[in-house]
Amino acid sequence: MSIGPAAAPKTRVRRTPEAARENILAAAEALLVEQGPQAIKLADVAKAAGVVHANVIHHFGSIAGVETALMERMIRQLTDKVLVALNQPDAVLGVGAQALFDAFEAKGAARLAAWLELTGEGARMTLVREVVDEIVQTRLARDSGVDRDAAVDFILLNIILAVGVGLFGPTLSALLGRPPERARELALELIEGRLTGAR
Amino acid sequence: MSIGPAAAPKTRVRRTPEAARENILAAAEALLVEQGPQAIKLADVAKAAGVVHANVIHHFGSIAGVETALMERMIRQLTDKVLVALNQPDAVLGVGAQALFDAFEAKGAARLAAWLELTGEGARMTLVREVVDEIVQTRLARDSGVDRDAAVDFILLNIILAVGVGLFGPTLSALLGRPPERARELALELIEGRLTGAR
DNA sequence: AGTTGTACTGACAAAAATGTCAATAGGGCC
DNA sequence: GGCCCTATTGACATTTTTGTCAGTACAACT
Repeated sequence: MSIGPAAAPKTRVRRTPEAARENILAAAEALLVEQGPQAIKLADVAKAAGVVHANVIHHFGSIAGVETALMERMIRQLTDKVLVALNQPDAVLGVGAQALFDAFEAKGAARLAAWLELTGEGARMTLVREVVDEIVQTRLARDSGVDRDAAVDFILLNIILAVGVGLFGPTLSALLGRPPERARELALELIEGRLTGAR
Repeated sequence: MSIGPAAAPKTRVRRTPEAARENILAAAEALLVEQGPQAIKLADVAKAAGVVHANVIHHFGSIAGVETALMERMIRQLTDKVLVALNQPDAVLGVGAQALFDAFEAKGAARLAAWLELTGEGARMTLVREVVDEIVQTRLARDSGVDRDAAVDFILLNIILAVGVGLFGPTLSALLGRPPERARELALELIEGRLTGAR
């Protein structure tokens, strides 16, 4: 069909292996967050990343490889975020709870959790456990008045509520005729209320 | 390979269309709850239902047909459950909240919600909205002291917390070294605390 | 410039999942 | 009994998704 001069030599983007993996995982993450786990197909991830699907296989071996790498990456990002927020020297209990809530309420984090739970990979969140342990340790060392179990209980509730809001907050709020941020506001009130010793 | 007498005439189970659909949807629901949305494949649903996959197509037209029928069925079951629990004449506000919480905390309901949200079908929960509206109406008629928005706010929080517990309660509790029911207990305490006018 | 390692690609192959169709058989009805 | 309707099935066909492989092009090193 083509007549003109010889086809131009094809120019390629050549990344370092790390950059290539990063690029692909970022594309996969976007798909996960925007369209759900079902959308993580070889061809779609490749197209979103701007490469050919054989290239995805080259870097991850298989689609399952992409999935587990993505899980690990997102879990690491989440724990990093939590640790950074909590290690700020002025992080008193209340502020720390906010940070924890914020981290888990983020859309990506919430959907990661749902993904892990629905696919039976919930055990993969061990890293989160370590972070929580670290938080508790810090708290106990700083403020000897708190009981360890109570602290863990509080964090447990905090995380569940945060993920619930991150997952369903906007949709459910809208469904019930309230502004999209309403669920978040209410949840924070609830957390703070409990914190300030409401009972 | 076989030698003996001629093969026995194949006996079939022949159901009414309604029973056949019901049978298939029940199998699909079990798959959804136990293995997640990814497990809803034509062949797997058929095997679990004890029929051939062509039969599934016959009754639902396509796999997408099975999915939407399952969504509708589960939503209907959920709303029915809520309504029944709430229409008991002695359902005061506290008991009603318990019933609401229980309905949404059930594993199937929680996973249904996650499924709908992740696949972008969150809008399908309109039926839930109608139920909530009905609840609010009833409440307002019975107890003129409550403000409509406050009631909706409370229900919103209640549902999100319940679904969060239903989805992540057992896994997260175990992950943090607590008994599997711990998250549920804490959440109920929280709900009750708010109910009894903690703030 | 030549050599080398490997990220990258296109084309092909295999597997998995979905859908089509003619034929079979169960159950109600005459 | 014979007839009709259709739920059910097995075999085939199509589409989607995943994976293989030989060759190409980019960058680093000599």
